[in-house]
Amino acid sequence: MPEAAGSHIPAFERLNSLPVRRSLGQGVFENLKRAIIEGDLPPESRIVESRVAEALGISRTPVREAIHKLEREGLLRQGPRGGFFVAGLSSSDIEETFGIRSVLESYAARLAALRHQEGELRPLEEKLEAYEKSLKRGDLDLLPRINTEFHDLLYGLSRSPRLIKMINDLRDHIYRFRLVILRIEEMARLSNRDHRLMLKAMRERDPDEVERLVREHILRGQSVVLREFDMAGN
Amino acid sequence: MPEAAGSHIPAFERLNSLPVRRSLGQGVFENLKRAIIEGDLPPESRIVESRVAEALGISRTPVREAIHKLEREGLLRQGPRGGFFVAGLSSSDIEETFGIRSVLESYAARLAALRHQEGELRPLEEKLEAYEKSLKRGDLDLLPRINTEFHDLLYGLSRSPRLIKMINDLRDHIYRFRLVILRIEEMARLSNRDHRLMLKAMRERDPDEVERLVREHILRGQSVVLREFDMAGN
DNA sequence: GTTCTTGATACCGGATGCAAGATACAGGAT
DNA sequence: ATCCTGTATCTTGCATCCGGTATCAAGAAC
Repeated sequence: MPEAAGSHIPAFERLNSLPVRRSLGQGVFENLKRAIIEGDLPPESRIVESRVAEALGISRTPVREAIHKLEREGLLRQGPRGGFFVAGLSSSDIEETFGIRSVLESYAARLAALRHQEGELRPLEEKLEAYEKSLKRGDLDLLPRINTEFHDLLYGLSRSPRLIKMINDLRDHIYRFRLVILRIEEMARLSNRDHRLMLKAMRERDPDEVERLVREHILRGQSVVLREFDMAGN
Repeated sequence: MPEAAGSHIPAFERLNSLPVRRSLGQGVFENLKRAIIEGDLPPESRIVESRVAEALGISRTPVREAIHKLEREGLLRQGPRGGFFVAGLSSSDIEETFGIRSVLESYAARLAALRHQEGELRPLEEKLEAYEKSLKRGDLDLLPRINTEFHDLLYGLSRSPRLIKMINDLRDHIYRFRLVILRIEEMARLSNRDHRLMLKAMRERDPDEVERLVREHILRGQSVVLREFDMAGN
């Protein structure tokens, strides 16, 4: 909400910049989630309520909330003797997740091709230009972020919020592994070519072509990640 | 541990048949979930921790656990002023969910066609025969259950547990609405024909055909449900 | 020396207590 | 009559407490 209700009343303007009143539990949830998907909490490491609570200077209650939510989301598993652990990913987990992404995201792209409206492709073009600029400069670190934003914009045009949420949840699970794809400059260039082709097919409203492009785009990512993963001795 | 420590000591044998020690919170979660997806708790009705706790004769703590998990799962939403409500479904929610199901389940079926092994189609055949027997008898009430079991068996052959879980979660969301499909005898017969064709294509390991059949099968369900839903004045 | 028992400790699930914010309502001012 | 406002109640979020169980280690029994 960029234009909040009272934003034009000078005396109250500052109130809008106050931190949003979020529950402690929600904060813990988001923090833990970030820590897990970014790899700060390595797989198989144990999560102990009281430790987390103590570290954050709060009670166990909100920590429990967060842990249970993360368990439902599949980022934590409870060991056979109780106790929660960060869920690790096997090679087949990764393969499975990329496979599911390939059908969900290609479907979202198909819907986007059918449903996008006048002018909505402009932000995609801009993102693409930003990507190419970074690529030319050798700023490979920026690419994952821009890449994700491009795909978010694309899927956003599907106007299917549940689908988008599912896609995002899946991406969170394998966030760490997606990073390696664009660190290979050859892949970064291939990605860019794919994006150009997607945009072209979007303009021509060719759902079959867009669907095919996204599917192959993701499956290429899958093979890169699996190769890296297996080489790392997993 | 299928062979518990004292299972051969007669005096303690009965202890092993005690209900599996499940956490209260998990039980509440499952109960509430059932109540929601079966419509016992109508959409938009408010869920109050203390009420639920009192009704079940337990404290608020496990109820909170359950509520928060249900919220993450999308079956509850919190109102703007706090407080939890049963999430209602709009026409577009239903449309969206069936669309996502069509791609996920057809993908699962494709994998099943590629991966099933010797003799694994037998349970599917039996389920199909049970379905036809009930259909001939006019036992329409039995059909949804048998139908679900058939699809579960089919997708199980995909050997993709995450995919299966996602499919089940989606089905839970629209459980109430799926019921109407098979109450129409014409649809029940069409369904049966679809299942026969799927089984045939599975035997021939024709993934494209299986995928196509499942997709159209689900989209037909979608149109039936949407028609009923809109007629009911939603 | 090996195994069994037993006690200490850590941790989780559940219950309860308490405070802050929201809601509803009643009474009073305009 | 309508709108404001103050109060009582309800509900949630967080903290704390309690009991049960699993883990581990040290000591006892064989």
